[in-house]
Amino acid sequence: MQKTGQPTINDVARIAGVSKKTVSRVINKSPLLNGDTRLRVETVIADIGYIPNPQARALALRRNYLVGLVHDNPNAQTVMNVQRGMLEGLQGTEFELVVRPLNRGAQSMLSDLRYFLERQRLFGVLLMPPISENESIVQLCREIGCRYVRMCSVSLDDDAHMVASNDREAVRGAVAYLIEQGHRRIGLIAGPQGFRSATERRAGFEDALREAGLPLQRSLIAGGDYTFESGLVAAERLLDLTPRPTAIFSSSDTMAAGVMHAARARGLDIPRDLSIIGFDDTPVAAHVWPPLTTVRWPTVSMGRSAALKLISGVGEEEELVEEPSLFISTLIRRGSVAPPID
Amino acid sequence: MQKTGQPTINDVARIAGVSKKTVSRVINKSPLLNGDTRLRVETVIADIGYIPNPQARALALRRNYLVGLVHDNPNAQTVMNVQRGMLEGLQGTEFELVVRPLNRGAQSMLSDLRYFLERQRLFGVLLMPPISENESIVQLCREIGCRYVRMCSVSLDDDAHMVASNDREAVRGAVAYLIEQGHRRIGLIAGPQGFRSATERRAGFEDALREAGLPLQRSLIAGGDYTFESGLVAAERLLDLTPRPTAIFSSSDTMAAGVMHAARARGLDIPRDLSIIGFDDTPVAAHVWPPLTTVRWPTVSMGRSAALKLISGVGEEEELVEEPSLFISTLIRRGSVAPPID
DNA sequence: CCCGTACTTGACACCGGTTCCCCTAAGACC
DNA sequence: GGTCTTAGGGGAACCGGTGTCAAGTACGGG
Repeated sequence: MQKTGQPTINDVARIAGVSKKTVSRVINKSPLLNGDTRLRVETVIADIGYIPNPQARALALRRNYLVGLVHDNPNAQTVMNVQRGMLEGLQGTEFELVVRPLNRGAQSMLSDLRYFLERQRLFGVLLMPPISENESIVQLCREIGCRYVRMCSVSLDDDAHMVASNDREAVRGAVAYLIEQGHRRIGLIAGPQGFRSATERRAGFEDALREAGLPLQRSLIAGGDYTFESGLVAAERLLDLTPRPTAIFSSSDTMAAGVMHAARARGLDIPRDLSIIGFDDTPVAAHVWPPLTTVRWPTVSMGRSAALKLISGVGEEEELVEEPSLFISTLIRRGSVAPPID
Repeated sequence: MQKTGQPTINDVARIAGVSKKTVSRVINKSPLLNGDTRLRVETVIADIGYIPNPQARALALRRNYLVGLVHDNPNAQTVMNVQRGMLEGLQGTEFELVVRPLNRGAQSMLSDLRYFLERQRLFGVLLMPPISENESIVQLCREIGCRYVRMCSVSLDDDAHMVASNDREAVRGAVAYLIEQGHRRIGLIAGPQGFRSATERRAGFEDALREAGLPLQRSLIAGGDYTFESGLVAAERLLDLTPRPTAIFSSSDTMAAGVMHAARARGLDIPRDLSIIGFDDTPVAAHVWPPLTTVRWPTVSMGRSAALKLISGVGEEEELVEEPSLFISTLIRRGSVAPPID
């Protein structure tokens, strides 16, 4: 009778001898239902292998069981980690994940996103940096009534809408470690202008110097944009200085790899002649030589937590575990740091 | 009147003074329509900013404007590249991308996938390796009537359902290059058992030796599973051999990074004491030191082409550009190969 | 024994599109 | 001028779920 082999709610209702509505109640675990009827319907559902049609439900509910990951982040590994975390969080639920990259800085970004959110009627979205810092996007989500969680290097919102990491403190600790090792001339390769993560990490760097009573020299600070090439170029500038810095903190691992290349091109040995610390702990950090000491940014956990926050309160029976909102980035000590040989 | 601000097809019909059906015809570009009416309806659509509801359409059509990427591939960068390619291909269409990772080798993989495909009524899916080699999954797609394209290291199917790369030939060329440089004892780090890519790449390796009239020594072939650690372990075994191989072809970049670590731990200089070629050309290849000579696997292009194949024939007016089905992997010469110093 | 109450359940309309089938009017043909 | 053909467009049902509201049932209290 059905063109598609898929049984529908009508089939279940007919076979079980109840109304559609009753079947609907069973599916949605409505409490006001006779245990007897429920059992009968459940049996039929299991028997014929009925699966509710998500499109029909989305239409009736005016809401989709779809969670989105929206980003304009160029770091594939980071995006992938967050995505993996979200998928872990969504595991076992009826939610699916949709990924939506946006063109960084495009004029049409906001309208693209609006179109996407309105069309798909997403249940919720995770806003990844740097897009998460864009207040007008948050405003858009509120206006449309789409749940959102922002991922950021510092808390910008209330806990229900944030998964934040403690970048500033983490970087402070990393740089303090360099100072502890005896370094006094420490270079910074900062992230791009206008990025919250860049600001926070830079602030952490400055905190550490201040704490140690070290002067803050502008010449020791170079700008990058988180890419390998920018790290290489920035490092060349720092390594041209006299006296040369004995250590460099790079605001991303990828840039740190660029620093390594710049150092090698000058015949410098790492870590003997130059200590390096990165940020992110993407796989490249463990794969370069020497293995990079870096700050682990817990992107997978943040993605998982964000996903759980987004869908919290849906399966009502399950206890609402309070998801953490602050994630601690920790220093991973590998082989790229040593005391200076001054 | 509407609870949500979204205008519906009814609003358009009412304002334009036509029936729903006529509006539907305009949206779907039906040819049997008076140019006058069409214009009027189009004006109203533009005026009130009407966007057809994809859920309603999916329900009526029994088909979703959703394209899936299904994989059980552990290499984040590769997945990300394919995903990026697909998004490029889907750019400007009304299709969205859904990503669905599957647990490698899980007992429930097939039923998980069936559940996913039936529920979401995907328009089509791209099957990434190694999952694409699983015939029962292809069978499932056919049975459900879900379009599919397989991505693989060799063509297993007709062109409409494949994007294939020429791994065997590419590896043959890479190894021939090593031989040309003077290498005679060349080690292979193969991929995991049962993977088509592993088989193809190994076959290419053997082709090159045979062509050059070099003996095929089993001791020079070590097994890996594409991970860094497995590459490191496999390389240790090869480097323990006497005489030591002067070059190693690794079936993945990540394993090649492991090879580099193993070589360094023995005080070997790359490329003076050991030449290395990898496969994939993921970012790590360019970031390690020395930059890794590797085979570029055109994953982004493959993803784009696959997406276009999946949705081909939908927007009927646009000319059907024939998408390529075979992608050529090319050798990228960087700094990890040199003549042996024998 | 009657009635109010709480608990179950069903009928029906609706979400926003699409398809099937039919009607109407204009033009073609004899 | 009448009939046939054809194109344009409308009505109603349908896709498969959900909300609202009211009806039916069992139970306890007065």
